[in-house]
Amino acid sequence: MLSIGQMSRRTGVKVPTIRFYEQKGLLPEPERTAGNQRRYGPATLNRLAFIRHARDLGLPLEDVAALISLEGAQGAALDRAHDIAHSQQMRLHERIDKLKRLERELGRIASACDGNHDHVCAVLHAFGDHQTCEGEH
Amino acid sequence: MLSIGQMSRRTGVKVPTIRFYEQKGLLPEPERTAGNQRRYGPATLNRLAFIRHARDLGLPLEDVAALISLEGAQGAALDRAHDIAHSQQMRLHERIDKLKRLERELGRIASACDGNHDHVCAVLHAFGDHQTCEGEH
DNA sequence: CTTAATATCTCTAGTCACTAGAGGTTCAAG
DNA sequence: CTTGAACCTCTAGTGACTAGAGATATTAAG
Repeated sequence: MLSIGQMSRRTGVKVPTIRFYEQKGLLPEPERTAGNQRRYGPATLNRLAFIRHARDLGLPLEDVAALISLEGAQGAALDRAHDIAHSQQMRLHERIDKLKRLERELGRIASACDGNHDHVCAVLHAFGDHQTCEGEH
Repeated sequence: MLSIGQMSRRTGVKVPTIRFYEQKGLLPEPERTAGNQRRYGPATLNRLAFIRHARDLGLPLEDVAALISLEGAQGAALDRAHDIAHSQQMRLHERIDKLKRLERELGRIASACDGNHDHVCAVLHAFGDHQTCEGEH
């Protein structure tokens, strides 16, 4: 039986966040000691690790909840799990692409200022001036 | 003189967001018509485009505000603008790296399920099982 | 000039995923 | 048995908006 602090240390999820997940229904209500403190079994530890992992991968809590509800499901219902993973992968890919474009532009802006500090800095101008961007956003 | 809707159409910033920026002090309080509606001049249009652009690049509003306050600054003060652009570029680069790692892993998870729908889907397991990840996160 | 459609106004509250703090109680080690 | 860390509940705050209610303004057509 693990205390909430031990759960936190083992999964890297902060204590208030664990309580928050419980409140949101992502974790079951745990047993309590005589003094009202939470005590968790290994199943809940696993589930918390699952949530952590899925969150790290960028899934919103809603999707995590959907995935949890599929626990023990079979057959066609499992297509949902596959869909979630797949659509998240595509979302991620788009975001990466967009961020890469922005990175290039930021590099351009940052270096616009190097060397000539005497006059008006180009950074301020470059942020405002969309014309000079390479791509669109 | 532009209405708030025209400002919105020209910059792509939604109407309520423009009011929100004004409330946060990022945009000056505009003139008003006799009927209390906002009317903007070209300077505010430029500033809104600046904010939009900087936000697109991932700068938090706090940094945008800092940049705005540098308008018309000279000399050493401009190093701040450069710093902001530069540190944002580095933040961005880290995020891209992390997202790329996650993308690889998601791909692995999503494809774990392809083909064999008969039994328990691997997606559910893979999300919970950190062991099988290639990298750390 | 009137009417109708659209745009705008203020204000409050909701979103997501937490995080912080107050003020109090319980547990585990020495 | 005492102390100090960990725990409890509850409320409110974060960032960057977004949504809705209910009222008023503006604009184009007839």
